[in-house]
Amino acid sequence: MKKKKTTIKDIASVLNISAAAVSKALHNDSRISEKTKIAVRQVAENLQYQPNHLASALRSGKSHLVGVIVPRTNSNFFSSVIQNIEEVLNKKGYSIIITQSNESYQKECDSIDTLLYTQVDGIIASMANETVDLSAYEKIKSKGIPLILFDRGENDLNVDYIGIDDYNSSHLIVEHLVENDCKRIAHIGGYKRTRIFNNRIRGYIDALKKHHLPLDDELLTESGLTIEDGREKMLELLSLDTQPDAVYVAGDYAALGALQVLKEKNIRIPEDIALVGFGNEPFTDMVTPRISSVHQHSAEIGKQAANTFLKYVGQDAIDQQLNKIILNAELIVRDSSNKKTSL
Amino acid sequence: MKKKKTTIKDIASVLNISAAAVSKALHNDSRISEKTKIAVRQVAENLQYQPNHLASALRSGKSHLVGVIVPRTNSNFFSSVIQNIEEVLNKKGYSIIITQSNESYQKECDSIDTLLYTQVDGIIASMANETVDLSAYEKIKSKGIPLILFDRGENDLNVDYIGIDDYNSSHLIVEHLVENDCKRIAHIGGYKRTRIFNNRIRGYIDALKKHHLPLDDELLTESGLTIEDGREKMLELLSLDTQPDAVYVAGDYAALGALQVLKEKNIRIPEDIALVGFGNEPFTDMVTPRISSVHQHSAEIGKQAANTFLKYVGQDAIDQQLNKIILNAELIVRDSSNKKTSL
DNA sequence: TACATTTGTTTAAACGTTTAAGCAAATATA
DNA sequence: TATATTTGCTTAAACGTTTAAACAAATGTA
Repeated sequence: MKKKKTTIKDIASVLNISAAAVSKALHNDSRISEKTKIAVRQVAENLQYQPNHLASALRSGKSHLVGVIVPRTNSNFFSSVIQNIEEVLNKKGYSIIITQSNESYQKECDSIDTLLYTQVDGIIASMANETVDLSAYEKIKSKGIPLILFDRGENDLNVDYIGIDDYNSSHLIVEHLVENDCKRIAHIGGYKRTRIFNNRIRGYIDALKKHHLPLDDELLTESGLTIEDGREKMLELLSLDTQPDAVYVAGDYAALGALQVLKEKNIRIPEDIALVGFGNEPFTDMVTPRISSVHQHSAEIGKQAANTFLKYVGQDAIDQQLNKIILNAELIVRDSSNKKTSL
Repeated sequence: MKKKKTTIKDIASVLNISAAAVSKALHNDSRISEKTKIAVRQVAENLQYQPNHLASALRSGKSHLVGVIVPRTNSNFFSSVIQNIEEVLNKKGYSIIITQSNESYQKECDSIDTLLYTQVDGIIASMANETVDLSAYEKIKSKGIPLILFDRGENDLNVDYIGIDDYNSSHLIVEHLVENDCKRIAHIGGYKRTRIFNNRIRGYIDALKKHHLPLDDELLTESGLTIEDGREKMLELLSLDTQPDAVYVAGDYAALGALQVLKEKNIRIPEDIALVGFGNEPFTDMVTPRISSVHQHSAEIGKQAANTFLKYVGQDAIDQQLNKIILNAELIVRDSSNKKTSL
């Protein structure tokens, strides 16, 4: 019953050559004759030889495994990024190990330990909301393996980063709302300690200034951007003495919560209050009214992240710098903020 | 710059004992004195020793890696299953490698090869829609590593399977629709060659018979269950001489497509046509009207799949049988099919 | 006291590769 | 022809563990 696996030695003994020759033949070494190579490939085929990854990884010091850490996989953004990372890396002979932090710092640390223990050749990560202590990530760097961050990054780590221009996205949104005659624009933002949300907030503030709109403290809130957070913050905004006429939400799930509240209160969207989300999750195009949102080029981010990792392979001294690739995000205008066509 | 990793030998030489003793101490072998164990642990800590997974995996023949193959990760069902698999397995010292088949048979074969090459200790998979040829899966079995299927399975492989009772779910749905005075129930189904969809179709047919409802060929369709498929099939149903008064769609994405068409045509839901989906994707609760759907107990499926794998660890002769764990699904009734409260 | 058992360790081989170094034969160079 | 270079392979060590076998010392047994 016990299946004996064919090894390089089995092939060698069939052909009466050394195991080393077989190894080289399989790697198409120039010092092996074409005749031998053909014979080796033939026998390998016959014996259903499957190289043992562990052995070669151990010997060569390269596992050909890349760890990917994301807050969760069930958002369209992350799953699309992952899919593209995988696509690019598979072509180069790498497999990826995906772990989810569930936005928990502790789980993130565990993931990092697991990945290091598994001897991955690199780690591509998007940080958990909770994470402020960077020591776990410093540990990755200290092991000398490349660390690539995307979406949720941190300048202080001085590594490669791929993301979108959050600051500018806020400008796009505010400009769009201004064009739709909105005069009092609120922002349901993420926590300022997370860089991307901070950038969105800064962009929101600067864009308001640029358009000479009132910058009112009560119009600017921070939260974890869950559906429930969206509902709560929207209710708060509605209870103000002067309600906003537009709400820019820094995440689609929270935008959905806000939308639910508006519908429950029979507030017309976008006529009474215009709504814009962020992330372009598929459901923004499915609900009524459809929610305007920002497309983050997830596919492109995934590809760039993978390619950035590949840049480092073969390099023995990894010397990473803060190197940011910032993609332009795209505002997808839908019913929830488009007064012009909806009238 | 080059980081030299601490090995078991480094610890050994510090303490002037053999590497074997260190290994045993770290594994809490009963033949090592408590004194030595403490010393070893201390030095390991000081030198920041991280065991080399590759080496131990190679030597012991156990990689402590489990492969997971899913059609895609960006559905709530699969990502929840994965999350629970990971949770259970991590606790037992296993990491998971996730690969997506994208419903493609070719990609699935590649994934299997990659996983086998990576020397995973087991594979947990949900088959691609396209897959009919089982040889790639037979290959897994022939390597003597456990194969656990969930959701999309196949009896002929004679391995463990975890899924919900699709046949009975159809009964639940039809009964619910009958209770809501529906007399002409259509089914937008998946491809019959996929077992779960076949079961849903059989359940639909038998339930109709049971309630003495007309079983009309034109009311029963097959497709890939994408949003677009849902739209298309719904349009077909609407063009019939006698339209249905209820539509049971075997997947939520297709149900969403159907919903869009109904809304575009100003057909009242559920009064004119009641709608039920399958999978309980989060968006079913977000759209208007909210779509009734079947909750598949993804978390439970994930846990059971992981535990089923764990059952096999330590066993040297893996002898798998067709062993099905069938969970009861739950119908979540929402606006799209609930005439009673919506009136 | 003599022998058996237990305790705590060492030795050495093994897992399946890769790769540096070596070497003989074939071919090129002068 | 003598020497240098290239070609095609072999040898042997290494990667960092685990583990079977061996063994010395300590302890127990009769």
